[in-house]
Amino acid sequence: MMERCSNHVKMVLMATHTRRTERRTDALSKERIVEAAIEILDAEGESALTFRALAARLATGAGAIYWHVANKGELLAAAADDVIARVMTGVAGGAEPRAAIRVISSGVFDAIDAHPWVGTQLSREPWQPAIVQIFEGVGGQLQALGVPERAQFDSASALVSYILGLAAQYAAGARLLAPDTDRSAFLATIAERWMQLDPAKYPFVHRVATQLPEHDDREQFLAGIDLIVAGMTAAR
Amino acid sequence: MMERCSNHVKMVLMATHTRRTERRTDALSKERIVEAAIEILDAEGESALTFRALAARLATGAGAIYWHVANKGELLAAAADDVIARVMTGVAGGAEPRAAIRVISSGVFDAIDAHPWVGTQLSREPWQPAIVQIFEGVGGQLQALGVPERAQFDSASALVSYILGLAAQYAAGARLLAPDTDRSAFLATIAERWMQLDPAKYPFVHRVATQLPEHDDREQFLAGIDLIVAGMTAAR
DNA sequence: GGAGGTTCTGGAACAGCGTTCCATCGACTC
DNA sequence: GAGTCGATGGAACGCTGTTCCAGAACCTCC
Repeated sequence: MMERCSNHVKMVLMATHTRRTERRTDALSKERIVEAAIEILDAEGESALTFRALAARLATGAGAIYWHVANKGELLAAAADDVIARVMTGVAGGAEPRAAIRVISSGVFDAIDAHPWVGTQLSREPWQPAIVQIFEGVGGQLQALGVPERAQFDSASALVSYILGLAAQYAAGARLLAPDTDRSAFLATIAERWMQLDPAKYPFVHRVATQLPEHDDREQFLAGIDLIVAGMTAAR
Repeated sequence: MMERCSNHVKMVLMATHTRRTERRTDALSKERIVEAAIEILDAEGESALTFRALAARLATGAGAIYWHVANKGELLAAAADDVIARVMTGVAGGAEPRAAIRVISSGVFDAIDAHPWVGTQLSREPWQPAIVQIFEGVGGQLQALGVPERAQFDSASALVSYILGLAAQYAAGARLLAPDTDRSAFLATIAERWMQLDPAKYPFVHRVATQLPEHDDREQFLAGIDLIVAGMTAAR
């Protein structure tokens, strides 16, 4: 048969053989591969995740990895899904909806803060499982928030788009930020560049440039969430 | 000297030599390169833009391009800036702020709709000129909207993050969408996949799945803008 | 109008990537 | 033991962004 991997095929194979007895204790598996990928991503950044580096860390060859994972996109999606799933299970139910949305949002933010590559991945493939999890998490609160049925789809989409947008922004910042320099110095550089723009063409940018270095990303992110939630309940 | 390109160095050189007289009518220039890049991106998509393809179209070598452009990132940023600049100059001033924000937003949406690669690029590098233009465009309306001084930075950031998030989402959709299939069929596929999720774990996703194929991206995007603007004016 | 320097060109070469291919291994069934 | 088949690992392929450099095109000054 020699079929190359796809989850569906794998499932069928496992089903016919009653149950997979693990062949060796050090056997490769999608879980072990994803785990190793996350370790590389966290330790050395997005650009360090190559199939060669991954193979070296797992003491195997690139071909073996492709038996378990279809391609790099699937690997990254699985890694991001893994991180987001941990965030979403950490969110307990039963809270007041406004608070629940804040908890989910800040959980996602903190996850991206800790693993910037997740931000890149989320904005690269919007229909991956990780996004659906977030969509469900915030969408499930809207009924309790009093958002009319007809507006719930648009509202949840707006929240998710906002989260995605910030995810991309933050991840991009982390990508070009040297690992040792701190963020406020980096933002000061951006602010300086803003100051050098033509004040006639960019009056607003000039006005807020001073606020850029001293602002708190996390607070600004949550302020945006509050803004959108306020809009949802106001436009009753 | 043989200095390799950077805008700053170029400027200095030009200044010392009073004025560059164009050497040949078919001379290479950053403008011509960006123009050719946009043509390739529009006609064949993001993956078709390679330095080899670009060199072939310009009937030159890859090395010549690098004299005018530092790297591929700068090329993409310049291309996106070009498109967004056309959008922003098309927006006349003097309108009611709420309407002006809608005009800017839908202008950006339409640009990404026509050039999906712009969406990818905007979310990849959030501090590029194109983003600053959008930031200025929406931020400049907030004073007239009555948003308090202290909240303007957060509000403008929220709007831009939202626009970026949707840009990424839409561009990713266009990326994996075969050029001939239509969008509604594609969305129907996604909706089907949503339907197959566990209804106990994903009740909200199930509920809105039916709305997915028939929804209008542009309208949903503008609904999100209205939501955020409503939030800004409500939280007075 | 040539000399000499600078700007710019084009193509070869390099290192590294994702992916494919395939000989081979290990475990299980007959 | 022979045969089957999931699984392995490493070589090889085609492509990428980028660098390098010999030399053409051009400008300036004598």
